Amino acid sequence: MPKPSIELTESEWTIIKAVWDHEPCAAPAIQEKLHKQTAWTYSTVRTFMDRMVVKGLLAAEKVRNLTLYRSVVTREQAQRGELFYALKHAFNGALTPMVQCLLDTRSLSADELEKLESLIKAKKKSARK
Amino acid sequence: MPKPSIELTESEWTIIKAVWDHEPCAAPAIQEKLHKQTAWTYSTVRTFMDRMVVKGLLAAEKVRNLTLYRSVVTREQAQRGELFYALKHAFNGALTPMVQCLLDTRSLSADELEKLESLIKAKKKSARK
DNA sequence: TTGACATCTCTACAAATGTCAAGCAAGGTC
DNA sequence: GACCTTGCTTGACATTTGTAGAGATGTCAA
Repeated sequence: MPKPSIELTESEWTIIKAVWDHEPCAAPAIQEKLHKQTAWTYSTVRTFMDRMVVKGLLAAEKVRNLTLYRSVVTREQAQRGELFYALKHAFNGALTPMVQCLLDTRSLSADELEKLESLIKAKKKSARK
Repeated sequence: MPKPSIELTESEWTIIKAVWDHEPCAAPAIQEKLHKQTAWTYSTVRTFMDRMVVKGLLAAEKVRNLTLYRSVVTREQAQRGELFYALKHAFNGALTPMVQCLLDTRSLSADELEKLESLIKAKKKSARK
């Protein structure tokens, strides 16, 4: 069965995004990559990654003296998890208000609006079938 | 200045939603209201609420032997906070993919799609001005 | 073989979060 | 006045999250 629902902390997002971009990869590479952004030491990064393995977010494989990590959940799964968390808690599962809120808050370019509209049109078409 | 960005834990969401619905209200009422859902004891609810006061999410006022709570952040603020958290972390701030994901995952009724479309149309109109 | 590096392992600790029990205070009741 | 009820206060403890140092170990070059 698919994972029930994936939730990531802020730090975990940071890590997993880096992993997705470099997969498979070792901890030192990730820490170096993130160092500018986060100033985390190797130990910190490593702890996060190992904990994420325990949680089933990453997988680790030993190669010689190196531990290679790769993601177990896809970007899409994680995105969905996050989105549903918001949908469920903040909007009680109601989609329209959520989109409403999105539109209200960010000033979208005409371009973006156009894109959204065509997304919906496409969806309608495929639904109607 | 407005709060920088509001983030709530799952428990905090549970509490604040109950508060919004009953504002102003006392802790015993909230715990009773939530008891079915959560099975939290009075102590637990009370602890959450008091911590939320410290964080500036709720305000407390003493009336006789009763403590009345009310929300400091509005539903809209909290919704926005949650949504932006997702937008920022899961979608790197890109709105279109976020909506895409929404559309892809949930099967929307024709009705909902209709509604979304008109939301966007309205937005376009007001933007064009 | 002896360093010099790169990497790993282990351990620790503080803060935040989730959970609650036990005892205390004040108001109404018989 | 003794008691029950209702709500409050305090303190506690486990778990998760954020953060990291110190020392062990493996690898390769000179």
